[in-house]
Amino acid sequence: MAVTIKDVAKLANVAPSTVSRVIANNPRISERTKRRVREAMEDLGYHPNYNARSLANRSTQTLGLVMPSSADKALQNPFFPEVLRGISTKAHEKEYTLYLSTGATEEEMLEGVMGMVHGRRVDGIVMLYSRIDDKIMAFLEQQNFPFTVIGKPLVNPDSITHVDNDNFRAAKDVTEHFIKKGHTHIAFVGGNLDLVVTVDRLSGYEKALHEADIPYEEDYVVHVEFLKEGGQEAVMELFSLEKPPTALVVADDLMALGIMSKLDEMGLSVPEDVSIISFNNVMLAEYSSPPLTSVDINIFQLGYQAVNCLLEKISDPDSGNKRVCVPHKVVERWTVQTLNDDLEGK
Amino acid sequence: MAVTIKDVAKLANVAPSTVSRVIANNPRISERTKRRVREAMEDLGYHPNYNARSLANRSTQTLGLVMPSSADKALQNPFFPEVLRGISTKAHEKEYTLYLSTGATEEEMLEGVMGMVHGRRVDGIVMLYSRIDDKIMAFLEQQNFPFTVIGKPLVNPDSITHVDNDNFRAAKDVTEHFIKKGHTHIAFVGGNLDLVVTVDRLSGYEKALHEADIPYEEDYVVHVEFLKEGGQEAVMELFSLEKPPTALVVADDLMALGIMSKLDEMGLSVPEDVSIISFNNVMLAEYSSPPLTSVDINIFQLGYQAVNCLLEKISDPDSGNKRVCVPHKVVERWTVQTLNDDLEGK
DNA sequence: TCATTTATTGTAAACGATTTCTTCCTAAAA
DNA sequence: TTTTAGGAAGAAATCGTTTACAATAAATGA
Repeated sequence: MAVTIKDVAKLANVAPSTVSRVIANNPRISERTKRRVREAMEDLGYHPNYNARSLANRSTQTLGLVMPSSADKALQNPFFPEVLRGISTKAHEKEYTLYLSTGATEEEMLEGVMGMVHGRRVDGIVMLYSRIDDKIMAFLEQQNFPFTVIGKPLVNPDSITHVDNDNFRAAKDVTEHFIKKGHTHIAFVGGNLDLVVTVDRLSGYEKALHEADIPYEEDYVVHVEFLKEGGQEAVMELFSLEKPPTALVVADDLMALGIMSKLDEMGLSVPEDVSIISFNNVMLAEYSSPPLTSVDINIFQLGYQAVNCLLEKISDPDSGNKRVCVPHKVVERWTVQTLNDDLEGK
Repeated sequence: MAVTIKDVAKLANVAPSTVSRVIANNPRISERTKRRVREAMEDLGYHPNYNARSLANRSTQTLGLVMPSSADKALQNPFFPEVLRGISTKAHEKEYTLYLSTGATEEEMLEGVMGMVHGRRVDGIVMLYSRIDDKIMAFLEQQNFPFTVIGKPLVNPDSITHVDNDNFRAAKDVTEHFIKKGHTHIAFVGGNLDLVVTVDRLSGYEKALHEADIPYEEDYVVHVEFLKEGGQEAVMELFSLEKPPTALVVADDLMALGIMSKLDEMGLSVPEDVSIISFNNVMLAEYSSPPLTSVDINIFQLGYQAVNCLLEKISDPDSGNKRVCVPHKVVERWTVQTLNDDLEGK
């Protein structure tokens, strides 16, 4: 079989425990012995067995990732690769590895997570989404297992460490941007309503309208899947209204792409006929035609910070719960039309 | 601490070994005892510890995934999410979980993989790419560790289980498609030349030209990064030629998008001025404007089959090496222009 | 010189399963 | 009645580490 610590010990003429200490670079071992042991390890091509280590240690140096239960769909959105990048970068910095949960339904996902937690397969978990009334989050909380959430937990957000954008603010900014440009018929195309991000953005949108004394129109708010097909449906609904909107706040770049392609089909052009600002600013936004004005929510940082918090939480489980807010920034491109002769107050 | 097999044993008044057998549903245990033990497990909320199990078993029920060393860049391409979906689906079917390697350079990646293998962290590995002269693949081969490759290994492909498209054929098809439409100035925009997929496609392209007696023009072949920026560079090079091409075989949808956006800037339109066929047929292809004619290489299947083969290999290490070929299909959209009055021979 | 540190290494018990032997019954065969 | 076979469960070794607790020898101090 593989070479073990005992083999090394034998060759170096020391006890196994000594070898273990050499690996940990324990200062209580003399330099001379260390050298001898290291040589033996080299000679035999020794590599520690992680399972044995984890077992003895009760720590795995791996982090679990929980995707939305419909990982298949989620993965089609460039958000996830990017957040994965952030996660992976930080994890690698600290020599943690990643463990991907799989499962098609929420039920299966939960089972998987219970496996991770009870089976001590991971030291902590990053939830890549925040959904209202989520069983997995409830489970983790109840188990008091270290975890962080990307997005804002709806219930008691103060008692759960999470990293998020100020989505309320962001949506408000965007809506105000439109208003400043003279738009008054502004629609909101949001994702699934049980994602917290959606409700946050919706409130921001409402607030901006309210402050500008623009009446809130039920018909101008539509919720669809976080995918491109969704965008298409949305367009159908909105542009069959008596008074279709001139501006769209869209929850996701991909959805915006879908919308634009549908708009194109209908003979409407962006931004002449309808202006669009979407969220996420994934690479596509830059290369669509016309390039999308989009809110950069710094997806990479979301992932990076989430791991950062999680590791803190793992090393000190009693540390308080944090809330990290990653700044956003709307990057202007070519999908917004000015309707008034806006003098740019500022 | 957590509840262990011993706790269960005590409560059920049996030996630990009996509990273990109940978990494995060993027929040598009577139904009555089984029931009793199961009840005890239920009562205590017992869950087996994976590390302990792995240690005793020498099997982990997890698969390692190796991304291209520049995972950050790779992840920006929709190819990976999609292949991940395929992998994740099959893995979940067979109750395997996934382990993601991290690392920025090839050196770091290799270290990570060595860790996985020597540390017995995974039962097998899926390589998500196939690069010429890849150290990681060499290592796995030399260690005789179960692994499968997505893409075709350049050296002794017969001795390495892999799943791939017939990229030669696909590129040839595409090029012939152009030729049939009357194009003779056909350029090839490929990815990094040390990816096997690139060389395969390039040969397909060459072959088609050759068979049609169209001279192969050095200047018409350009290699760039598998990303959008790459596409832009390519355009610059190609369209500053004396006789610019009228048709482009592009190795990747994302690159094609970049190319189109650049072309747009330069006042050239697709497909009127230049026709494009790209590879991968990711979702974007459908929603770009105009929608891209693209070769669907069935990315999901690539991942799914790769895991399939890997599991076979794991359960029977001496099973021969397989080559699975996933079929491709060009899906026609709106980026190809007919130049001749092609009577469509068929 | 003898007691007491101090520096270094060894012993053996965890960690939480699996698995190979045994052992103990009970019932059938002789 | 004795022997034997077989079914059911237990004992103990094992997987490869870590680590608490000695143990030893050299060094220090009085």
